Amino acid sequence: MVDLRIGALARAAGVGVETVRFYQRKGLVTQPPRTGGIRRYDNRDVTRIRFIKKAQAAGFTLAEIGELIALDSTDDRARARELAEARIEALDTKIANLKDARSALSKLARECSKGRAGPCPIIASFG
Amino acid sequence: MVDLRIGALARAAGVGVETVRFYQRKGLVTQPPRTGGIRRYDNRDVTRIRFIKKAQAAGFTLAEIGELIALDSTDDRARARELAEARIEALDTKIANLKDARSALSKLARECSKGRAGPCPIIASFG
DNA sequence: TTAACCCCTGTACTACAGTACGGAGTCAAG
DNA sequence: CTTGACTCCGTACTGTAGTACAGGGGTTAA
Repeated sequence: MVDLRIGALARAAGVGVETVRFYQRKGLVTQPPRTGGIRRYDNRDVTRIRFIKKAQAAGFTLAEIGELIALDSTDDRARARELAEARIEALDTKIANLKDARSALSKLARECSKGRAGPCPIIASFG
Repeated sequence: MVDLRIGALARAAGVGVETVRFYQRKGLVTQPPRTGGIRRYDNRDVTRIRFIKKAQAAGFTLAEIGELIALDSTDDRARARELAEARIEALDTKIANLKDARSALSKLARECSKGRAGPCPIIASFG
């Protein structure tokens, strides 16, 4: 159980000190014990922050992440599943959209290289 | 060349009136002619706004979209390609991340359904 | 003992992309 | 000729996720 102050925690988790404080205010990171006013974190807090970052990458908002964290120490499996499944669906839609966008862009890149004069049809490529 | 006022344009493009005005201020939609102070749009403006929405879905910011639009009536093919390619790369990374997130979530959904008691390991599922 | 760091709180500011609103003007129908 | 729907402009506000101070205090090493 390493003992970390906010700066070391932030470095270990790959975020800024202000971000940790911000998460604290939002209740996403629990208030740790203090010695002389100074917060003492441990490696569970590092895991927590890394989790927040991953969940964010999955498209959860901080509010939803707060709910996931609360759920983690609960046995409301149904709710956790529900959130996960809703997110999977949203993710599938998003992935499909991004793939469409990708193919529009690669069409655009192709069109903009082949001819050698005139404008390339940027707006039209996004059909 | 249908003639549309801002409300009809917004409906046709699937955005709000205030959004059209906002795009106008940003220069993303060109200032149309007016009759008695009222802006008269046509279907090219509908296309334009739809393009903005699609480009946004591809992850371009409004500032980049502004650049794309400017480029559309230019023959700077190199710059257009450059933007497209940078975006494709970003998109590939993002798609990969979303896929990872998706599999973490489906693992989570599985874990949260199989056992019948105790908490499901939400935080741990995002490993 | 003084500088260099780190920490505390609280407030304010940023970027992005809208969204809302007040007060005035326009326009077609009844 | 008034009503209702729509439009104009400008400014202000919203939400999301931070990021940046200001003004204070504690600890440590030269």
